[in-house]
Amino acid sequence: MTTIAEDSPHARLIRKLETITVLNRDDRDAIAALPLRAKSFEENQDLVRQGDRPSECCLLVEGFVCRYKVLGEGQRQIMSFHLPGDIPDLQSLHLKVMDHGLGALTPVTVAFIPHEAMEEITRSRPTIAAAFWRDTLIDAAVFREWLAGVGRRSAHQRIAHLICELCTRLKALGLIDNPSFQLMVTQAEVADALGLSSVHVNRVLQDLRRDGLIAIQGRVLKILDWEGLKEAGDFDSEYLHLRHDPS
Amino acid sequence: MTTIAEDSPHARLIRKLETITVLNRDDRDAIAALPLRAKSFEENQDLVRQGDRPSECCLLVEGFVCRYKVLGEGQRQIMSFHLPGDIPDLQSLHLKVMDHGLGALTPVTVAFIPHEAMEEITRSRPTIAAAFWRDTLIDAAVFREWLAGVGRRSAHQRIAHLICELCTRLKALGLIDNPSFQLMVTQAEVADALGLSSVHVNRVLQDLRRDGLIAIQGRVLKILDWEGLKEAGDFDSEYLHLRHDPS
DNA sequence: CGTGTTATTGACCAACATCAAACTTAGTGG
DNA sequence: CCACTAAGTTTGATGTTGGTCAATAACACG
Repeated sequence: MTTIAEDSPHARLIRKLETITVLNRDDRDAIAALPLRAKSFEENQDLVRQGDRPSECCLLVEGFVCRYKVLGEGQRQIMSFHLPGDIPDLQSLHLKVMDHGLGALTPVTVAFIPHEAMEEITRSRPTIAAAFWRDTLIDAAVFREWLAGVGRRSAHQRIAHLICELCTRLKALGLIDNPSFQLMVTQAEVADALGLSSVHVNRVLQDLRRDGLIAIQGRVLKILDWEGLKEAGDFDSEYLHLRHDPS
Repeated sequence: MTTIAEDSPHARLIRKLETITVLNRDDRDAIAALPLRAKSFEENQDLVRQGDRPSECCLLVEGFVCRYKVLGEGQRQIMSFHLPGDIPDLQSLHLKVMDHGLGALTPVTVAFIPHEAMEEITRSRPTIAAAFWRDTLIDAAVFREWLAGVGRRSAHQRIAHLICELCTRLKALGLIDNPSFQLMVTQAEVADALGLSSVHVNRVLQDLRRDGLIAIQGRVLKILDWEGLKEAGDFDSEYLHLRHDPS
């Protein structure tokens, strides 16, 4: 069995996959043997651009990234946020042309994994192939939930929902334990994720503070009333299909 | 080689998969050997309900279905429309609990395929496994496009975009050849898909008619100006990841 | 024909957008 | 350590898209 550091790229990926599936020792060893090419990006850089035809997948090791599209009139829609351990362009294994970009929300380090290595591991280890497929299916489930939110929920609900989602996912990865976390996104980015204007996001956040649901001190968001926030956001973590609900 | 009728369930599935991938004769034979259990549903019936734990996948043979969620306050969000040949709950192979329902938009016939048979075919035929994975990835790409639309596009753009999408997918399947098709959805359903009210959908459809982009005669929608409609909807079929763009 | 569903219209309204300016905060360099 | 700067946040005033409600018209089907 290979020994790997707690916060190594391989360990990140294993930890992420173990939030959604069960791996045995051989699976973990196979992942630990995956060849990686590390790279850093600055805030606001693109890891991958719309239209690219990547030959590698990028495993997020440190920092946060988002998927986004830029539409005809220059408006941006963010379609998901990704945390360490995620492979946000896993779909590029089977969809050759990127239909969206991946942007760094913070300074970021990623590990690129050649497509051939990914294909090889899915061939040799069916459990891992299933885990990867499942991961992309969960991505899709999150898109559906966001779609429902943007389509049918109020601005207050959407924002509360997003905070609940991020907190739940961070907890599942063991990146936070108490219900407060470093906000990695600006209000403008929240707006682009939720189909709102940044002005309105600002006002709603103030409402949520006034209602005693959250507090914001500097860059840190603290959830004061988890149950209240869940209720305000109509949040139910089922769509994340986690192995254990961390709340 | 097995011979199968043009409009048999197996043929539908093969035709659908061939819009997004390449199959060889062995692949087609393997699909043609899949065990099926046919069933009919009436309009508005649920094929699968949110919370279900299906043990079969349902292959749509005839008619149209949608995925949808019902949110806290009883509002409905439709997340996709599905055409013959689609397996709209393919994700249930790896996500055991349905996080949304599947509803019949018209009278429908489906063919249920046991999960074991699906697992067996993915084990024995990697090409088909890849095709299935790719299909779910394209579903996800469509969710992303819809998310971008609902988040950032105007009502006019969203409606024009949806019409373009449906027409493109119907053409890809060879279900229509000219740019007019039987509208399988009510205006209320379009509204629930696009995050609008049915009143507003009605008004926008009238605008599109006034602008000479479409015509509606009874249940049939005819596209009068494909280029104009594409432009009005900011439509680019790339996100559908079709093998051949049928437009 | 009647009956239920769908489409259409009008009047009115609310949520959220836009614009523009001021204020904070966190870095940066002297 | 402090001024300077750029990014992000906050505020106010005003505008617009699209929602709601309610009534009527058009179909479709038995």
